[in-house]
Amino acid sequence: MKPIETSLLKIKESLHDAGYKLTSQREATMKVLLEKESEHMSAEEIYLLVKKVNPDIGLATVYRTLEMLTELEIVNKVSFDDGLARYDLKKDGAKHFHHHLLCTQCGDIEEVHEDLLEEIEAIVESRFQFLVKDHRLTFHGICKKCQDQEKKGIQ
Amino acid sequence: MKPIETSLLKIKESLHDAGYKLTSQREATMKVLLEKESEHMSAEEIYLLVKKVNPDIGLATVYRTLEMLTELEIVNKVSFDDGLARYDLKKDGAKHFHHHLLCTQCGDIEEVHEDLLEEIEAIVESRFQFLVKDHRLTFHGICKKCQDQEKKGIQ
DNA sequence: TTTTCTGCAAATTTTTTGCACTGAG
DNA sequence: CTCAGTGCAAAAAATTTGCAGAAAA
Repeated sequence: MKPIETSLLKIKESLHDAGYKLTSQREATMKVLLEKESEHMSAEEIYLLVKKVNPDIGLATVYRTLEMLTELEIVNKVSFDDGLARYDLKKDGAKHFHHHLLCTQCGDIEEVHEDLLEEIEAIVESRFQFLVKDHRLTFHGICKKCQDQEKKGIQ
Repeated sequence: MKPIETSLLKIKESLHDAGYKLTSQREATMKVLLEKESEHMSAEEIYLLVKKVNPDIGLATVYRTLEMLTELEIVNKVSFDDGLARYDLKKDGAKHFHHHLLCTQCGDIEEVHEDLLEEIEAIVESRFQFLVKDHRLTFHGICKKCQDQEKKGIQ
């Protein structure tokens, strides 16, 4: 079975376990999220893609589906300080949310799947008595591509 | 001289150096930000506080001032995924932005001023060829106070 | 005196909500 | 059948913009 199919089945099971009904709109939205993993789409962008498969879906339904998936911790809601929410699928089996590299020049976002924060979490837990459940880490900077282009420009 | 006064003078100097005019509205906004350091206020909240001192100020001016201060890297715009921007003063002399502990139970936000990320930044720079300029790190979890309250509830 | 800045109101953008109808279980 | 879920349009919330007048430099 294709990996997307497997993930979709798991997600459907979570919906069912939580007492949610499986509608065609929800299934179409989940498929789009699985197919466009790592795209950091806004609700509007997701809506436009789902509309191609299911033209009658309303934007409000997409918002409601994303809210539900966030509650079930299947997706993570993130904001890169540009004034709108983006939705990012939690990778299968990942204990925590992954990190992001945001290029402040071209706007591109790369993902970092190594955890890397375990040591820091331990420090925070002991020093602040704060029980860590998840994290959001984004580095702002210049990506490889933009660095190379800058070099070209100088020469 | 009081530390706030010193910081205010430095900020005024930055404005001047960047060619911005010093208006009473901007000064009042900067003072509020300095007095309520560590409050993670939204534009609306800042506006209401500035209004107490300068009742004629408009919300748009506060937005414009915050945008300017963000551009000058005097404040950092952050979002805690609750759908509105918050503004956080960059601490004097801090090389990078500080971190946050967001309690998902009571909504309280604590600040962490240790950098802690230098090692991880080095990894990211070498492994992804990404030139790190700044970062945003927020831990989601349960604060000390809420943990204690839960314990009480169980007993 | 020259520009930038401001307040106000209107416009935009993003997200949420009410409600009658539909469809999954 | 029954109640959760949906589409639509309207409302709400957050932010931006246009413009004429005000005030720094």
